[in-house]
Amino acid sequence: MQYWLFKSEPFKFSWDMLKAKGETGEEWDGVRNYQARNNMRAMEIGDRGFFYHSNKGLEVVGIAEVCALAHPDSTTDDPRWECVDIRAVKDMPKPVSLDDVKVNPKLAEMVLVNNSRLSVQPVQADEWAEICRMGGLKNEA
DNA sequence: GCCAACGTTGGC
DNA sequence: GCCAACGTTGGC
Repeated sequence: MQYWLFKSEPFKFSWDMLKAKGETGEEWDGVRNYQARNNMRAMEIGDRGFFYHSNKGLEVVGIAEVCALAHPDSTTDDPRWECVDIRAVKDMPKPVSLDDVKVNPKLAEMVLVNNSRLSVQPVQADEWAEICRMGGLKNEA
């Protein structure tokens, strides 16, 4: 089981929109970055990821889960680009802001802090546990 | 809306 | 294979 972080601008595709898709989830399409794509290729069904709102919000708002393995991105004919499907699992009782993450020394190594432009990121198990704790999810991970 | 950081493209 | 130019992302 691996942990990830998915970034989205809420005015383009928000957490509420993902939740509205229910169990079926939604294709995480539109990614045009090799590192992000490689991360998606490495994902397995049931892997979990934080859902982060970039640009507006700047906080982890929920937890999503991979529900389809990497497949061709339906928004392009270019065979280089693939994506997974994800679905909403649960809300963060208390969203964890980027400021909270930056201030926490345990999270200093996070990709979110050090490579803020990568839109699909791996998250370490201890980072996962810490953010869940900060978000009010005591029984996660 | 600005701009720094980063990734990609394309000419050489 | 280098590197300048360009485009995009995302925090501020």
